[in-house]
Amino acid sequence: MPESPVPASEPAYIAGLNPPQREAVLTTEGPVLVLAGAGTGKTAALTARLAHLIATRKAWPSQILAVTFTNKAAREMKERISAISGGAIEGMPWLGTFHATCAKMLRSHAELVGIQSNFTIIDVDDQIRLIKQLITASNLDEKRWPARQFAGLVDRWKNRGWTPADIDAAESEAFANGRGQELYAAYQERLRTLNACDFGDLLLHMLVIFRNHPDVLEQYRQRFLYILVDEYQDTNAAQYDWLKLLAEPRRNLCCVGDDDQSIYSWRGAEVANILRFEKDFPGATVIRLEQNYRSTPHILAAATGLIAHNSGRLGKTLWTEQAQGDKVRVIGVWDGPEEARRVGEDIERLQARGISLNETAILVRAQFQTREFEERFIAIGLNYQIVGGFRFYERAEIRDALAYLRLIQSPADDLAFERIVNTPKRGLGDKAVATIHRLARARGEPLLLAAAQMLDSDELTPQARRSLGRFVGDLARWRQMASELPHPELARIMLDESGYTAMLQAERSAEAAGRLENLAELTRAMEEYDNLSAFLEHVSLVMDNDSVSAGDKVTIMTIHAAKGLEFHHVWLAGWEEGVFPSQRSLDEGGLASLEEERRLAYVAITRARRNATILHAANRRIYGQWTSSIPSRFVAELPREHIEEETTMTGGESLWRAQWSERTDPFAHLGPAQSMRASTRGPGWQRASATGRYNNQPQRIVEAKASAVSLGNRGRDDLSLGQRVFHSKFGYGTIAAIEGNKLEIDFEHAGRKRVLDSFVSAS
DNA sequence: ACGATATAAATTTTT
DNA sequence: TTTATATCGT
Repeated sequence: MPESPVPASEPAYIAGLNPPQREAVLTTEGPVLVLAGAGTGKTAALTARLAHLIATRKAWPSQILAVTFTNKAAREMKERISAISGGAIEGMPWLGTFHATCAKMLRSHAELVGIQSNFTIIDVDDQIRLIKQLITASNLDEKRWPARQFAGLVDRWKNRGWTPADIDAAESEAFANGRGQELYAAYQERLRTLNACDFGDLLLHMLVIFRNHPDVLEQYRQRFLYILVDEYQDTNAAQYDWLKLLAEPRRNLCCVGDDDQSIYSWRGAEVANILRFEKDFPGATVIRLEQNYRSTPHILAAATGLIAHNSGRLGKTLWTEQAQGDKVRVIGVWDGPEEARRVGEDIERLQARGISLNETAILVRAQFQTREFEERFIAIGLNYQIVGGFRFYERAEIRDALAYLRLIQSPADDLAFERIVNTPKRGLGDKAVATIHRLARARGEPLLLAAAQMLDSDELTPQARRSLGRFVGDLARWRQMASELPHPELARIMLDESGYTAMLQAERSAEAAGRLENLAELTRAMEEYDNLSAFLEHVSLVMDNDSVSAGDKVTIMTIHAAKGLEFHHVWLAGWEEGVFPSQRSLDEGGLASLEEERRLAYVAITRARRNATILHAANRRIYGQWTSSIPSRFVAELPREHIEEETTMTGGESLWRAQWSERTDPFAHLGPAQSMRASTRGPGWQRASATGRYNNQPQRIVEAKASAVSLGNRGRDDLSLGQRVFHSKFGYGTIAAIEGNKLEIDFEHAGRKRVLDSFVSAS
């Protein structure tokens, strides 16, 4: 291929890049590994590389395969490519997540693995239910051999690229006394009959096809002149094999990643893939992006010092041209509530200085830690958002609605049928469903078909038969409507006529109102898709949760969720042994897990642009039990010269007393010292007195009491959406959302806030 | 068939 | 503490 002449004036996509970034863009031929440290402009280099390949006519957009892990990353890259080329690049058909890419390929070759091209993609929930049935059918005790565990095992096998035939006796031993392989085979067979795939299958099936059908592989090898992989440190064995097959023999494979940011090994990611890249691809060019554009030197040094405790790294030296800035603060507090209070105060102080809450984030190791902050922020009326947790498409009501739609789309979808046959309740319980199952199995037919045929028999009680008849009739009718009505309209009619809406309305609870709201949102979302099947494909593959909610809000999330993001001010909470590093993780994976936890800590610190504050509490309530804890070893591993320690326990004791001793401690009248020794559940008192220095802060106690009391309250039934209410601090407003005992209220003067229901009164 | 009470378990989660 | 599941009683 002739070298394209370098134009006198550089193209725009190169202009802003530093030397290593340029190298990453211009080294187009052969294997390339780009080691991109946190905040080193990875995405900029990556998109520039794509733009370069296209602009220099080395490849058409359709000849480049670019894979990412998240939909978010894929979307971002698409947008940036489009921006960089001024819209000249109409989009790359093969830019997507591993799973979406494989799904697209698999639709063309499904028959090679025994399924049809209109296969359905099932999610974890369906997967578990299916496995549960298999376990019961195999006469195994479902308690001793939980479906969830087997699902995890199957996932691991698939992540390694193993089909049932690849499971040896030793692996098979991992479940049900050696019946692992047998069950795996049965599971795959069942999926095949259902014409379905789980997430792992998307990759595994394509891998199997590539292995067994050289002609198909060849077709893709010819097509893809260049391959680009983002977050390479997160690839699992199956993805690695898949890539390797596609990359040969041209080997124009560019992998971008950071071994220090590998935090998904428990999902099958193998850091080894990135560590041995040079061995796998001899003559590979390794490029290090080490100039950090995000953080101040102290933050960077703290993170670097910490990660240096890990072994088996490729090694990078991050540097920055930024001004020194503040040291990383390390604060020791008395307990969880005080931790939340400290952070709340910090944030309010910044807010008073005019700093946007959108530039602040609290990062935690595990989801349960978010609650402490949530409660505190509601109490003080600080706007926040919790990222992660429940995803929209994982909510029960959404999945129910989708099951209805799936059943319209493919009447043979047994999983969907099972899910909704008795939702809302139609008097078709276990017994009726079991009967349908029996007939279906005997005839080798889908459940819905068996159910329809059963109407003419007397297998069921007249009552059940009538009910089932109506259900089957409804489905047939909706099915007919599907060809005449727009699909969102169909969904609305189905929800209505099935009685689903009525069921929720009858519930009259705060959650039910939210569920109805969610369903409305779902039908709204459907309008963006041309047809039902396009929509269903979207929800099964692009289940992301990017509720880019507007407004000024503190973000609270897990470190995993924060990967790839950045904030000016970051608080890292719960740096205690057992919490972070997580005890569970240590128990399971030993040293390897400790190193992963440390990488997690590294990721956490490097999210901060200007300020990072690390907190650890001496006492924490975990699963309702008070546990005293010592600071995380990671705190000790931070280089001293870059941190600033502070270990006051201001107000801790008084807060503790306000929340516990007066309310729940039967020995409260004895005074805290004696009462704590008497009851075993309190925080270690001796330590508290050794630390000393308590100052009473009356208002704080009042506030703490108020929130503690209100938390015990159940949701109120005198409040409803749209109602006008009064709040002593924010004045009048209308209820915009109800979530348990938390309300979201549009205040007439204070804007939208989240408050506890006990703080408002109907007006 | 369904609702109520008891018991056990409890990270992280890109698709 | 909360949450999900299992069993029991109606």
